[in-house]
Order: sequence, then structure tokens, then C-alpha cells
Amino acid sequence: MTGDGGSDASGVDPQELWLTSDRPRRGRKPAFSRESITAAAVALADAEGLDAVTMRRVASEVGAGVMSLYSYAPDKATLIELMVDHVSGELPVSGAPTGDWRADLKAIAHLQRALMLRHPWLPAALSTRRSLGPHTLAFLERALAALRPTGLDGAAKLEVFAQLTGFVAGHVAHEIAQAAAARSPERAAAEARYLAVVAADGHHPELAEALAAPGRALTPEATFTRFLNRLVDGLDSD
Amino acid sequence: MTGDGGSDASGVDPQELWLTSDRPRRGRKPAFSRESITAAAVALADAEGLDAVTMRRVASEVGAGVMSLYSYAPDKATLIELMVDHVSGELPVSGAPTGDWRADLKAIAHLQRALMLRHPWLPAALSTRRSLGPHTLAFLERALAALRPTGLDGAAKLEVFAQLTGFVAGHVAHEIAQAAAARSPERAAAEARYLAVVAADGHHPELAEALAAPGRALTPEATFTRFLNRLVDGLDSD
DNA sequence: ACCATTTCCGTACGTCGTACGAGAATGATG
DNA sequence: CATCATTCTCGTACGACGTACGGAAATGGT
Repeated sequence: MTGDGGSDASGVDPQELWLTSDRPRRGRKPAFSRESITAAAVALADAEGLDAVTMRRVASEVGAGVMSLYSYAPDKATLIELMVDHVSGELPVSGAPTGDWRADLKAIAHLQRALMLRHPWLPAALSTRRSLGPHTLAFLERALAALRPTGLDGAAKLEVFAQLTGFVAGHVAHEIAQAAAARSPERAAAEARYLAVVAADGHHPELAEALAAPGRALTPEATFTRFLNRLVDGLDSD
Repeated sequence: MTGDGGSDASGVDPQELWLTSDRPRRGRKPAFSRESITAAAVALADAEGLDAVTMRRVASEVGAGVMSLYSYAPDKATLIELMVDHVSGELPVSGAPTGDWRADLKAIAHLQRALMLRHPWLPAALSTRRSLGPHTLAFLERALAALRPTGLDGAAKLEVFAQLTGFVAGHVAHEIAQAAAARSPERAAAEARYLAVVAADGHHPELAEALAAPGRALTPEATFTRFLNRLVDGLDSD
């Protein structure tokens, strides 16, 4: 318990993390940094998935002892929040509102999607908890600015942003799962075989028909854009 | 490796789980059942959350040895899929299409939301993997029937259902998180304090304003309905 | 009576997050 | 420069997890 202003990452409030001032005047000098540890964790997750992010792996990646990490983040959940905010720093914060708030909102969603495709673990990490780090907040600020012309009240604007983010995360998660399934033909074949059995049992005529009608191959991008347009275009109808 | 038709739960294909015929003619009689184990796991998750569902806890809840569970499900992930399909059995399968497919689709979404509120671990369990058990398929069949009047092709109908489910899961997850936050005033106060600091730093004018404008208190139900309407009402605009 | 088959489950292994606390490094103070 | 409080480093250890292994027990077919 160091009171406020210490650089250690303990504290009751999760938010207190983002408020820690950076340099204590006494004591041993830190050999690592929150930044480098977070970056290593992100690189690990990008390369091998979120499950590969263990305290031991991150520590060895960064050349530290395992327990040293706990000087920079009080627990693993916090480290993941740091990761989320870290990659959120890749989101452009400039690009002020154009006046067409629908277009602005769609552009924002596309930025989020691109980020999540670049860091496929992000939707899963977001589903655990909402982070409120500086980069996340900067992007939120941009989204709120874009929503200004709607005249919505504060709570509604925040709600729209949360909903939009949730929508993008859900879509990208699905998109990634599809891509992964397509990459392992054995799994895909097994599922197809199973569905064929179900379709043949006579109790699922609609499913049978849906599977029989091929439907044109649509890029994930196109599907995303279509649903996004539907959601955003309906946004001011109360 | 028992070939096909055995009651053990092994097999390369995850789907094979749902195809296992139930009674092998030889060997010791099972002391438990997939059903009772799954039900115990569901009860546990309902009462203490998904993290409380460990093989040891489920086994002790059901009066079995830990390793006995593996005669009924090949691994924990499969057990969770069983749980998902189990609670999906609570979804009414009757209630044929009324002809107004938008209303039907909205009703379906409301049913899903109610189910997820009753089993708050469900959104998290769904985010891991899509299950295709008999109850899930029965409900999918109903949704496809409701979508028939749209004239969408098979792939598009499946996509719409996946998207709708994802939307509901995302919304309910958010809803549950909000409710949990509201129930622990300390956390809420900490977050409010933190946001106040951020709002006061001058770099987040939009956020400051959004927080200042109170906005009427809207029930989660109302918010859900609003977003759902937006999504569904835009659905046939190509 | 025998045996193939299936289930039951105690034991054990490797991995995880992380509590503890001893040692090393540092800046402030005399 | 000596002391000391402070801060960081990290080896060790603990409990909990998923689950592989394999022997014991039960069952139905022969």
C-alpha cells in the first residue's frame, strides 16, 4: 500500500491503473517498462493467440523473471487490459467529423474491424471487460464528436458507441472463426457431413433447403458493410 | 476407438457427439447420464458463473469421480457445448411464422435475450464456439422458417441468424455487465471518479459533455428493443 | 464359465496464476 | 561516505486446473 502516486500497480480501483504517475524518486530503477511488457504480450497474442499469453511466456519473451511482471500490472486481467489499450493506439484519432455522421460512424466501424483483423484476439479480450485506457478514450472522444450532429443525449451516444463496438467485435469474431474453419478442410468436411445427416432426417426442411441453395459467395468485407449500413442507417429513427 | 455407434464421446469430429446412438449392448451400465451431468453443470453455472464449472466441481455435484465425466464428454469444451444445447431446449420451437417476418424475427431475438438473462454465462459460452446440437438446430429451423418470406438465399438466411444471435449475445453481455457494475457501488464510484478526472483534463470535451448531460434513464429492455428494431427494420434494404 | 466391452475413478503430470519474502539496487538524508 | 527507507527482481512454492493412464468392477454375449 503506497498511497497514491506510486508506480506500483496495486490498488482497489481498476481505473487507478491509468492514473499512476510514472517516476518514484527512490528505490531501484525498473529494468523493464509497462510499455515493453505490453508490447511483448501483444506480439505473442498476435503470433500464437491469446492462450499463449501466460505470465511465464511473456516474462521469458521480455527477459524478465515471472514475478517481475507483477511490478507493472497487478494481475493478468490487467495485463490484458493494457494490451487492449495498447493496440487501440493504432486507431487514428485525427480525421475530424465531416458533417455526415453516418459516414463518419461507418468509417469508425471499419477502422475497428481492421484493427481486430490485425489482432484477432481482440474481440475475445474485449468480451471480458471494457477497458478505459487513454487510447481507448481518445478514440471514444472521436466517436462522440462524430455523433454530435445526431443530437442524442450523452447516455445515448455512449450506448451507440458501445453497441457499435460490440457489433464489430461480434462480426469479426465470426469472420475469424469462419476463416479458421475454411483453413482446416477436415473440420469443415466433418461439419458438412453432419449437417447433411441432419438435413436428411426430414425434421429440418428449412435447413435442408437453405443448405441446398448455394447463394453467391460474398466477401466478409461485403457482408460486414451490408450489416453495418443497416445498423447505422436506422440509427436516428427513434 | 470404438468405430461408429458407440456411446463413448471420443471422435475426431466435434459433431459426432450429437450422432452417438445411446445404448451399447455390452459393458458396465452407466451410473450417470449425459443429461444429468449437463444439467448439473448448467445449475452450477447459473448459480456461480462459468468459472465455477470445473470438472472437479461438476463431478462432485453429481456424485461421480472426476474422470468418470470423460465417459460422457471427451473434454471440457464439449461439456460446455452440451450445456449450450441443453439450455437451448428452453427455447420454444412452436410458434410458427405469422407472415410478418420482421415481427417474427424480433420475437425470436426477445426469446434469445430472455434465455441469456436466465443463464448469464451463455453469451460467454457462445462466444467460444458455435454449437449445433439438436435444440440449437430446432431453433435455427424456426428462425429459417420465419425468414422464408424475405426471399433471401440460404447462405444469407444463415448469416442473418448468426448475426442476430451475435447481436443479442453482445447486447446481453453488456447488459449483464452494467447490472453487475450497478450492484457494486464501489466499483461504479471508482469509475465515475476516474471519468471525472479524465473529463476535467480538457482533452476530452465531448466526453465531458456527454457525462454532463444526464439523459433519461432507459430500461435495458427499451434499449434492446430500440437497437433490435433498427437492425431488423433495415434488413431487406439491400 | 469365460471374455470382450464398457464404465468407474484413484493417481499423477504438466501448466496455470500468483502469494511470499529474501536479496539487490537506488536516492535521500545525516 | 554511511545509513536507511524505498522500490524492484525473481526463486520457490502452493493450490487449482484439465486430463492421460491404467487397474478394478460390472455387464451382456457366447
